[in-house]
Amino acid sequence: MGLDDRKLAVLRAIVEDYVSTQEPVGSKALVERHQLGVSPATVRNDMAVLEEEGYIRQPHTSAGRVPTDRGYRLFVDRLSRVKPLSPAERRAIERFLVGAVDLDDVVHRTVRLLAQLTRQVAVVQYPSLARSSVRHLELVPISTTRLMLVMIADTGRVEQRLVELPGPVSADDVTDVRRLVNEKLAGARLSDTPPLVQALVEEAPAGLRPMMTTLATVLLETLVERHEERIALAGTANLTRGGLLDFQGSLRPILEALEEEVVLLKLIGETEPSATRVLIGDENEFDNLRAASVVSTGYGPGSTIVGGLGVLGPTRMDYPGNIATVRAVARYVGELLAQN
Amino acid sequence: MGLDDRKLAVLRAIVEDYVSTQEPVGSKALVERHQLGVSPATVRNDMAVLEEEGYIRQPHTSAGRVPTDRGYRLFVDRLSRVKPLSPAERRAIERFLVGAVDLDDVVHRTVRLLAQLTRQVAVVQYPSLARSSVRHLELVPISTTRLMLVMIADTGRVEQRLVELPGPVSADDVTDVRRLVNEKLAGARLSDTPPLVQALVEEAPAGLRPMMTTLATVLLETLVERHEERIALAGTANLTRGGLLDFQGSLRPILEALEEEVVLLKLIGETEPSATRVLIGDENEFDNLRAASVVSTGYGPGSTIVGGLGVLGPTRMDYPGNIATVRAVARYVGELLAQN
DNA sequence: GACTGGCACTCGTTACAGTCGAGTGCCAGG
DNA sequence: CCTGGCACTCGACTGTAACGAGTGCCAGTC
Repeated sequence: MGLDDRKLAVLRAIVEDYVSTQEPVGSKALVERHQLGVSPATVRNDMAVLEEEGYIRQPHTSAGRVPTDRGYRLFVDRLSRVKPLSPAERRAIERFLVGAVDLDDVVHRTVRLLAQLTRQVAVVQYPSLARSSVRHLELVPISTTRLMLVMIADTGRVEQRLVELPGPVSADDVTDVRRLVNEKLAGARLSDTPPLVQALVEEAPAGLRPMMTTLATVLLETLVERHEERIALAGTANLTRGGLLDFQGSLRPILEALEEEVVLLKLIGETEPSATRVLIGDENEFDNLRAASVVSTGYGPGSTIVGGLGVLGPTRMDYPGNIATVRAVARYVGELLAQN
Repeated sequence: MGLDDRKLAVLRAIVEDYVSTQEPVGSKALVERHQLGVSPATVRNDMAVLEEEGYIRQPHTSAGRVPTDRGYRLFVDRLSRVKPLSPAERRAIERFLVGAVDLDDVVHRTVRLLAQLTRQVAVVQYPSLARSSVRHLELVPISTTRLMLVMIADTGRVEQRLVELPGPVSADDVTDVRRLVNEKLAGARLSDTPPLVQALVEEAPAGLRPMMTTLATVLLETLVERHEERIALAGTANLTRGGLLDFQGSLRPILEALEEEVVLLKLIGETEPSATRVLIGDENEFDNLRAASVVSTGYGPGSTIVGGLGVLGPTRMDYPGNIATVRAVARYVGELLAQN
């Protein structure tokens, strides 16, 4: 592992040049564009070592070098500083997010903002229900045998679902059930609700039992089991920048992956290490995305994390810039959520 | 305009062959694959006329012919019968839509189904608020100065919005306002609400006036002015079929257009003529989509129309098949909605 | 021992020429 | 009006050659 400082500098130069020009970079061009203080021949020797170690490779014998996924990894971990945002970018973020009126609105604005700033595909997860608490449950009678169940979470998320009752119920019954349900569930974390819901059914007065049973089923189904997570996406048109050189010529697998919510959630949803996460090329678990990189982080009010957001693009992306932007946007969104 | 029957048959044959093979079709291949009863030379003469009239063209001098947008238009209008769906397709539709539990669920299933059946990009508009009526308005107190306003439309759509009140209100006040608002607005078409909301403010008891004023602002803003329309999209990966031959090599403009809700609404939202609408290539008003065609139709319970749905693909698409599928799906969705 | 200049070599790119063949337009004849 | 025949066009493909960016290696220098 004889990677002295100069070799690392060479790798950094290669990554930077390749990211900006999108062309394999040769030894001569390198010494011209960076002050390395040595001759091309020396650089070539260093390159040979870097290639042997698997950090760069040659697309074909007589071409320049290109970073490998491993090379990008080293670059991200040890050779790059997170770029501070320009004042213009900061202003853009504020201008974009101020005036959001709604959680939906916040999420949509955020995802478009991210796509625009990074010029990549942006993904934002709605605040996860699993990490939210129930603020209020509302039952709205639609007819005598139908209710609309509306759940409002502390994160601002609102989920609703139609409930088909086994038999007709009176307005008073609905009022009673509403009270019981809220007494039991308000304030509880969504992930803690199943036993509480169970208790509700058991403790319900006999007259309300059938209604409560149906309601319990729907509650568990909607809030815990079912899709539960939502995702917003923007900037897919950015995939076509870099004229088909990225993504080895086919957007197909990428577009397919982006249509799968499950995939996106796996990519940006795992927020245990609250730090920014970077997945480069084949570090990714999905074959469809082995030509892509993902920069993601968690966001939430204060220091808690309620969801993830990030960007996806070619492995040849501006990591320092994208990391900075993703972090900054996540912080702003967190502040915005904290205000509610 | 000497387009006798045989020339029309030739045009039809050209369209069909080109759609299925994706290659310019020559006179010899035509007579072999279709029983035209004449020789290639005759077909060539017909082709010359068709080209002169602008229905077909030659990509380059020594190649076969390809339909123009105008040719597709004639084909759609006069030369094609809507293909009846296969039993398998009918079953697929039913299987897919049965079990939908929610309006959201219906829309998502529908859009995926459409994308899958047609192998194109599918677009489904949520039931338009403008064409819906208010079923119920619910006010959920979040704190003493905050309400969650939830509107449930007869189409099943649910919209919510946080309302920041000018001052604290009591639970009784909320109950009163809820009653007043529902008395006035329940059953009204959304498009008729502005004067009613105005009246609400004027008729409100003095004590409730400030709260009602704020509420009125939010109501008008959310339900009438603001984004109001929602769209679901699926199948963008289908754009990559036909390996970049369609769309003259770049998906860029298409993907950009698909990100603009306004554009999509214009495409599938105008449902005045309740019949199926077909927009071919440059008939389309958006430059970005001049290489694409759109097949769309309205849907709704019974004979009313509450929204639009459709598919978008290359001009070289299977029009009869897509028209049939779009219509069938719209009908099934309409039936589904009618059940609520 | 590390760096450098020089040099032979590799191999993709480009240009050019030649062939092939699908497809056409036109014309004379049935 | 249709048909067979024929000359023509022109893109697609193939093969060859020249070019040049970039490399690896080696001998020489500090």
